[in-house]
Amino acid sequence: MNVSLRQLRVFQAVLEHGGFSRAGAALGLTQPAVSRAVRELEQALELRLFDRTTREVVATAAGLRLQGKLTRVLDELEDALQAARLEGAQAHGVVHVASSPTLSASLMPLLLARCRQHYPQLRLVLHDQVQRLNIEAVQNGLVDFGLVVEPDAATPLESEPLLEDDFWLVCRRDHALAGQAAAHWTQLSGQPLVLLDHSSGSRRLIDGLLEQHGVDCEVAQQLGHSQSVFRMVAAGQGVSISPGLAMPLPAGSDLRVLPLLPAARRRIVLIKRPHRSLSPLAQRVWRLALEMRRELAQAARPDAWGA
Amino acid sequence: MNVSLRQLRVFQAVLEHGGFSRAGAALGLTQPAVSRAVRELEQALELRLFDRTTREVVATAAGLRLQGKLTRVLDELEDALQAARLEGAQAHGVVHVASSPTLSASLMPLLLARCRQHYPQLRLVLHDQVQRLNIEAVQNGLVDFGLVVEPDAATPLESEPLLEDDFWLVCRRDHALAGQAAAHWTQLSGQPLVLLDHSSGSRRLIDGLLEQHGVDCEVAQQLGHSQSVFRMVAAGQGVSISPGLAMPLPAGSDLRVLPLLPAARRRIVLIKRPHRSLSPLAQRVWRLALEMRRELAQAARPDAWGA
DNA sequence: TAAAAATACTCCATAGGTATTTTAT
DNA sequence: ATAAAATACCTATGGAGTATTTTTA
Repeated sequence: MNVSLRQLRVFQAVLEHGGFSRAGAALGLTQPAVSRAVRELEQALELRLFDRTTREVVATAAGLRLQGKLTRVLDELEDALQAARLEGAQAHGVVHVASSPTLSASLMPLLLARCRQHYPQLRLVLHDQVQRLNIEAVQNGLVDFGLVVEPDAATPLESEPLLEDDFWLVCRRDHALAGQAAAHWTQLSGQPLVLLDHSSGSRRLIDGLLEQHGVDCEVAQQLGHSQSVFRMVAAGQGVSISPGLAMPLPAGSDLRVLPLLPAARRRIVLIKRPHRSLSPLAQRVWRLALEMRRELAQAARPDAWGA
Repeated sequence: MNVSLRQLRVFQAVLEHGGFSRAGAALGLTQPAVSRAVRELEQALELRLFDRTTREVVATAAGLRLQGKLTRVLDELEDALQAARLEGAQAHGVVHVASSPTLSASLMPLLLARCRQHYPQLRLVLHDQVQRLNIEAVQNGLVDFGLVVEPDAATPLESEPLLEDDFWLVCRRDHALAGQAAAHWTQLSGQPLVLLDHSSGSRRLIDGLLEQHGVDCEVAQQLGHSQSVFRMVAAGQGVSISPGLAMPLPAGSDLRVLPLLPAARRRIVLIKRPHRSLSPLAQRVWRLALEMRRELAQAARPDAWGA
């Protein structure tokens, strides 16, 4: 059964226009091309479809019967393909993005705003939850993609770096280190620390950095949210190490932020299921985020906005 | 929209078999061919249909949606084409044949019997009517084809000779000419004739022959049916000129049949609309009639069956 | 490391075009 | 005589094959 869509479309055009030359003109083909297509179709079906003289082309009974069924089916086929094609082009629908709390507060508002500008028809649903749940949501396909702290390399995910976010020292203005332009990691030894707990993706990195620099100190408090951490520091419970994106500090709190040396940072990445393509719509949002890289990086610079 | 059926079938096969190699095997294609077909389809739709690793091929959401619509539509298309194809091959249905009275009585029974043998599923409807109506029925497409005395060459019809049917002289056994082995046309001069009327296709020919041979005689009687003619001859109303196919003579009638010299004959032909194809079924009957030529010719030889 | 898809290339079949012939009105 | 389809022939594109490379579990 070697019938092609091309042949069927030619067949229809001949019926519609009542002639091979006219049908050809309508299709952008020459008369011999039409002639051949019809002949091939007739041979494939072992059935004469047209009775043709040089003056007129008349469909046979069989041709008319075929035409009846064909128009409907071919129209449906066109619709199905058109629907598929539009799916790739259309700009409305829903995209689900998982994002860690700090990022939901700092980066996502920027992305959402931009998204609204570019794709007003697109609804972006934010899944604001902790690192582990974000990763699971991505892996299970519950969300289109995630915006998280770079996970362990062993995690089966595909990730795309978005920006780097430095760690800063946060302390009270009356703290011993507050006067310095910058603080060295070793200077943290002996200082009571107030940190985010392990539900945060950064905590793992901070633990690693402290160990790496041989810092010997105790975690006096650990909390789920950065703002709580800052309050604790303001209340004199110790100093904190915080990524830039977790700022700004609570208004009116008497805290200082200083660079840590040597500089250390976490990577913020977009993640998605490995070897799974994003929906066309999700792709747009993903790309939009990447295009915003420079702009987003600004949000991670407390020194730039003078805190 | 340059999508081919081929590509869609490949797409379906990949979904069904869950792999390019397997799909290829099922379709009788190689893996690279499948790979290419899928890629082409994806490019045509500007849409990713499969997420593929070397270990597994998974349809994307868009792919699955397309699949849903496609299976139904493609099945319908196959059905439509299959129905068309079968139409050319199937052996049941109705064929309408117009036939002149003499032929309905002589040739058609033979054709009908043979038809029943070869195509028991086929119903052959006989339209037994006079020449003019037969021709009109064919021209108007009321019947598939006709079996008639060869009409005037100017008649817009396509005809195929089937057999030739000699004219014979029919007279009473006690008639002056009855003793001869054959009769010459000129010997008919002065004889009262009993002939078929002009509703018969042969009458025109007989008139022509009489004039051609300069026969000077009167038509004593003209009738619509051959059997009536023979009765008239038996009743002594005159002699008759009759084609072989109009025989046999009525049983028990004391008539003789002798050849006319020089031999004259009418041609029995199959006729159909010019430049119109026969339905596949009608074609079979038409061809069957042509295959029976020799056999049918026997029915036109009263000498052979010794009347 | 093995199994499967992607890629590179080569070849042939098919589709389309131009030029010409045939045919019906 | 004209208009349209059929035919012949040529070219270019595309589809399929083999061989090879890449990739992931």
